[in-house]
Amino acid sequence: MEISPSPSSPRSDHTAELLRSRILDGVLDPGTLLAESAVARELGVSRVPVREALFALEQDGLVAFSDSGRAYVKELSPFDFEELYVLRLTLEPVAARLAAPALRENPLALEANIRATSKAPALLQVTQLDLDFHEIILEASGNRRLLKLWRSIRHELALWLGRLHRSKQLQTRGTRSETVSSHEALVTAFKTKSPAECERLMRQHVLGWREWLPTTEVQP
Amino acid sequence: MEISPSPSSPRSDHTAELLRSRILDGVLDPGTLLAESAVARELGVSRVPVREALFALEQDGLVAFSDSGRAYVKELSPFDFEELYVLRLTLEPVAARLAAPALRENPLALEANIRATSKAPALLQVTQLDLDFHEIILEASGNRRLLKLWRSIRHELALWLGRLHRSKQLQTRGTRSETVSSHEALVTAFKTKSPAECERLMRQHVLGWREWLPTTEVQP
DNA sequence: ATTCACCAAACGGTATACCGTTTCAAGATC
DNA sequence: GATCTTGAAACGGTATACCGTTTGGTGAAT
Repeated sequence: MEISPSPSSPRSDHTAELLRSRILDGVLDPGTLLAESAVARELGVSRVPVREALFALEQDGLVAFSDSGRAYVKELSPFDFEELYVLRLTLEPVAARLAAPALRENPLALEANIRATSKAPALLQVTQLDLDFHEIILEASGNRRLLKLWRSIRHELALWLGRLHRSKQLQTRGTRSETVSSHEALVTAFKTKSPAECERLMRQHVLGWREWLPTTEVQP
Repeated sequence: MEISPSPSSPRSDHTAELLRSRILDGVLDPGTLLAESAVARELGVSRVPVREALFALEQDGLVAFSDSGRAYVKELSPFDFEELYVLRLTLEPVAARLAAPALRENPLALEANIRATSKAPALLQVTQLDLDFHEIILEASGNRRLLKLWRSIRHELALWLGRLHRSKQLQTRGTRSETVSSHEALVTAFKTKSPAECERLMRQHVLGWREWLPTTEVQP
């Protein structure tokens, strides 16, 4: 029996994709009601695929449901961010350790990502490529459930970072070069160090990433 | 705006509940096709709530979809179990550290769980209460996303353990007393030790739990 | 006996329709 | 002016129906 993690659904996939980008791009403000009927009318599809798309987006953490079953664009608080940060700090070092053997064999994807980052025109692309870099590591970990967890966290992080960026609360100075050099250090570690050392370095990397962001002054 | 993690859906919730128990109880064998029409007909509801229930069960890891969109009762391999084990080993020690302050204040739920475990009549109840014990800790961690992750992992673990139990591959001797004493040790730690020490002990606990299970001889 | 072509039944994706509930604002009451 | 009432519109939950695709077996061809 062939198994894939989810069914292929052109309409609902397309709907989810479109809503996802609108949410991440900030076209839809936090708290906006996503009524099935309205979205369906606008996109020219029925409510059924919209409904499925909303469920998918809930899983991504981009949408939340009220008690009455209404879907809203998710509002993220500093408290939410701290939760996400704890998860990163927990999962990513382990992923780095698991991925180390595979990445030692083939670090090409990581290196290509670094080259792309060094040429990225804008801060938003850098943060996007930064998340891509980490996703490559999660993929290389070989743990499908770990990767799935990362993806759901990633969407929420992208949402958080996008909102910070739009409200001009992300510091720009040196971001690209800092990102590139610290990613280069990680790649070197993958190629030459032990998995345990890679784990330790990844932990430091995530800790350092946290320092870049505006303080949220919330106890995790 | 009041937000809850998921919409309340009597029909679809009930359907999911029923299918979940049938899968966990082994009434439905791994690989069994769960056709929307058939399930709907049997339960006397329409396909819509069944569809939603199947999506929910996929998130629990109890159901997988084929490329053509058909839902099947999930088949778990030793490889899957290793993935789950790695996640436990990663998440639970962190949860223990985060939960330590709250559990030091109020360990009543844990202690009640231990009393119930010591009176549990059968092995299957013991393993169920064991998972409950850990879920209490995850709840006390205060990290909602961490708890959500644990719940999805928990369902898959329960599925795995249930299948082992039915195929008589779980050792029974001493399970209850071992579980009780090791949980008691954890509660003592929560009441008297530092969060960091609780984290370390939880890690040992999960490592020890792994030893109880039949070896799967698969590299994680 | 094996493989291939074919077809009918079954299934999933989606559209539409119905119904009870929730929502929210206009109007009534204090 | 603030609060409560109320009713129409909007919304979500669900049932039913239509359609193209997948599936699994039957019979033909080799």
